[in-house]
Amino acid sequence: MTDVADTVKASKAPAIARAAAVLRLLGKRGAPMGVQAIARELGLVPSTCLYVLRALTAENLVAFDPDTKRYALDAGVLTLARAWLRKDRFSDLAQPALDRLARDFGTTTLGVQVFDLDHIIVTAMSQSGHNFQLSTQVGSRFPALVSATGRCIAAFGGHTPEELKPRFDALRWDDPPGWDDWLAQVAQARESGVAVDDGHYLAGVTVIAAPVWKGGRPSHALVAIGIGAALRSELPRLKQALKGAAHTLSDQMDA
Amino acid sequence: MTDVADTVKASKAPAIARAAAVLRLLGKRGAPMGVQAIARELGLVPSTCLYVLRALTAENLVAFDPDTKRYALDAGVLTLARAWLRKDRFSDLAQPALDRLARDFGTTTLGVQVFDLDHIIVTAMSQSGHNFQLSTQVGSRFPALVSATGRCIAAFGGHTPEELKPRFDALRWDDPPGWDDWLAQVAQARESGVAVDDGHYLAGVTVIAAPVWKGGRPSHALVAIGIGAALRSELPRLKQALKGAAHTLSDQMDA
DNA sequence: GAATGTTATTCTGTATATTGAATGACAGAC
DNA sequence: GTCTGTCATTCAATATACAGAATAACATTC
Repeated sequence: MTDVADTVKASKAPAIARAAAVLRLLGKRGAPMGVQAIARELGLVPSTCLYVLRALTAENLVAFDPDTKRYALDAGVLTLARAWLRKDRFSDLAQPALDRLARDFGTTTLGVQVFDLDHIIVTAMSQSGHNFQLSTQVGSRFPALVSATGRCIAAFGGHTPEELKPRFDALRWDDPPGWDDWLAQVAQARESGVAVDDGHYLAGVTVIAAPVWKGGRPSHALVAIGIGAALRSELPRLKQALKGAAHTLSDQMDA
Repeated sequence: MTDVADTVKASKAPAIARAAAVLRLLGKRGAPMGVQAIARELGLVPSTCLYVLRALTAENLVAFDPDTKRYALDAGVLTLARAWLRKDRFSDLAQPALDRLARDFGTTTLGVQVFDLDHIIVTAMSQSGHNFQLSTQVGSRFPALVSATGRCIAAFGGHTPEELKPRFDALRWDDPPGWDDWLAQVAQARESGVAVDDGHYLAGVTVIAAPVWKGGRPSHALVAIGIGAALRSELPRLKQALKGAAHTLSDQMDA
């Protein structure tokens, strides 16, 4: 977690990198933290850390408890998130398709945004009301190469195997596929336009992902998640439907 | 909007104040903006603004479109918001009560957090499924003194009339109450423990608010919103229920 | 096609944000 | 009560982030 130092050095506005790191740390911990604890964790100088926290407090992004002298995330972050959700075209465009897919196939469906090889973020979701649903939350972050989405990104992202290998090795699966097997699955995803993870990421759970293109790059993806056994017979139809939805969405995104 | 300059000067980490201002501006606009437009709006030097934007881009808080050279909010803000929602005790504790009230009385109910005399933020919400619902969004910001919540804060916040008057004058209502009338309503809220806004803030809409106490201060409030005419007969019961829910919540918050 | 208004971006000296040590405040141990 | 560890906070020196001018890139207008 000391790559914070790198990001700070590289920037012409290091205070911002520090601030973001602090916010993320506070978010990750959940519990309120003291100045020193934060500074230690992020490799910051305590005094600098204090000034960062004070600035963030002034912006209502972190809350300060004068009694315990502890800092925690505050509700200002919500305001920003709401503003973003309001203007993000992908969420709006994807939601109807996600709802339809979730209803028709009884799966949980997600819309995700791809940032880079290290993370993707869930930005839209729909759950089928009936039967047990597999739950995630909007805003969740995942490593980009994991599960079906990972195969999508590997297939269409235009990255070299040298870039992919170390990150692939760092992933955590219930049932990790071998590198060569995985490459074969990636190749298959590239051909068919849809990627499938059959119980590797989560045992017994099948994940299907189709890329959404924007400006010639796979910037987002549609994902369907269901119990493997229950999905088996429907799988071809679901793959087709997901691919179709992703395709029309790609057209809309570039318009 | 040039109070940004003040906030910047006052801080020992001015870049953070600038960054927050940029994020808020981008959120407010919704549409992507160019470096210069942002700088002009906030009274920043273009070059500085550029560095701020680059730093924020590196943190995935703003997105940069290389073709149009425009900047917009990015999904990183969502991750922070989710982390905050996860650990905010008030939202968790309030949600069941809000759901129950919304169901029993057919109203929209909100949980809000009070920051200061200038803003409160909606952090939890429940809508009654049946009939037309009055809609707000989680993360919305309002001036603190408006509507029923405003009377709560005025009644219990321990502010002097001198502090209140100028802010009261700046409020926007559908049917603005006079200062003396308003003070009388505030006094009544103080006595009864519940504040009511009967069509002043929004014509035809009744808003009821009860304070939630934490550490001896009204830090949050529960709010119910309904069509005035439809609510009339239920009003006493609703006031009682809201007051009760706020009371038990206050106990839980301090625990 | 030259001119003029934009824009984003690079460059450099200086005001200042950051640092690391020093101070003060507090709690628990003995 | 004194000591010892940890905490937040202040302070003065300096490395550096920032303001402002200069440049480059790009439309739009004449």
